[in-house]
Amino acid sequence: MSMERQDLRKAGLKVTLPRLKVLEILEVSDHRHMSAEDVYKALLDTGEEIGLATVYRVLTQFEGAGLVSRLSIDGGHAVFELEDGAHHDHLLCVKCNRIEEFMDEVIEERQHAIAKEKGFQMTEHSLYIYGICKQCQKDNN
Amino acid sequence: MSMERQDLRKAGLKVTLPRLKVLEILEVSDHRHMSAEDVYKALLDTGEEIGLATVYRVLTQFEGAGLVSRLSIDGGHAVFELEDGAHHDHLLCVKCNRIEEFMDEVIEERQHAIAKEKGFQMTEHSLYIYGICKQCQKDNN
DNA sequence: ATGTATGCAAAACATTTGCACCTGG
DNA sequence: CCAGGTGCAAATGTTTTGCATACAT
Repeated sequence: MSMERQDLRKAGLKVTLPRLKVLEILEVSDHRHMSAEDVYKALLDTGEEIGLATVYRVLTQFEGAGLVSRLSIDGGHAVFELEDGAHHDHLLCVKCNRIEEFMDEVIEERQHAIAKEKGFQMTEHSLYIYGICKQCQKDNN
Repeated sequence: MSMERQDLRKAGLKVTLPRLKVLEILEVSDHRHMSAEDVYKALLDTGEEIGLATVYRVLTQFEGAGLVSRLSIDGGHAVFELEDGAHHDHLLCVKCNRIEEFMDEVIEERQHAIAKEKGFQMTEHSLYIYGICKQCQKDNN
């Protein structure tokens, strides 16, 4: 019994082929961050006949179950990543769309302090740093 | 000659009625943060016959001209605010959608430091803190 | 068996665009 | 006058949904 099956059961989700396959794609893909469309294409590449609507549904369920996190890049385009339990924020390359992760305790603390100052009971936060990655600076593209 | 006319000319934009009206709405509205739809409805309320497509075009031009900034809230919904030259980030109430602003030097510095560490030439960043505002905690809604 | 999940096509949503007409300078 | 701006409707891109069928337990 593979780990993935247990993950799904634990999440209260029936173990179905589309769910297993989507999970597998997320695990084996070279890219840690994938859009629903990316996952859909990857499934087609492996010969799976799974509808795009199902990919969206499955990813949304996975998000609810805490198996993946959804990032909202520049308004109107979401990408998903396998949840590893460790909170982190993202750096995005505006040229090649590479996504890197980071975590900074100082920023985390300041955010809590600011919410408190403003009388907000903080629920979450989203931080994206945009820039040109090392590779793209070198390639000058 | 009103201030708004000069703003538009300085931005290289012809002074047209739709542009003046949109700018006026942004200036006189109770809400500092408005979506294109909000602006459109406010225009209708004042009896102006301006198309939604034009509102989008005008707001996008204003953004390009530096007259307004566009915020991308939770992926797939943009709001605009008059640009006042002072950079700031946002706190959003998940209950009542109130938007508050803040600016934290420590966070700004850390972001630059992180980009540098990762070899990124930082172009911009977006930071949103979500939570429940003081009023909504009191009202318990 | 039976309640869920899936596939497909259509709907929804925010935003953009093509094009004929109108307007500001 | 004429480049640029506008209104309308249609197109866009992403995500969601309705419904009949298929599947997991």
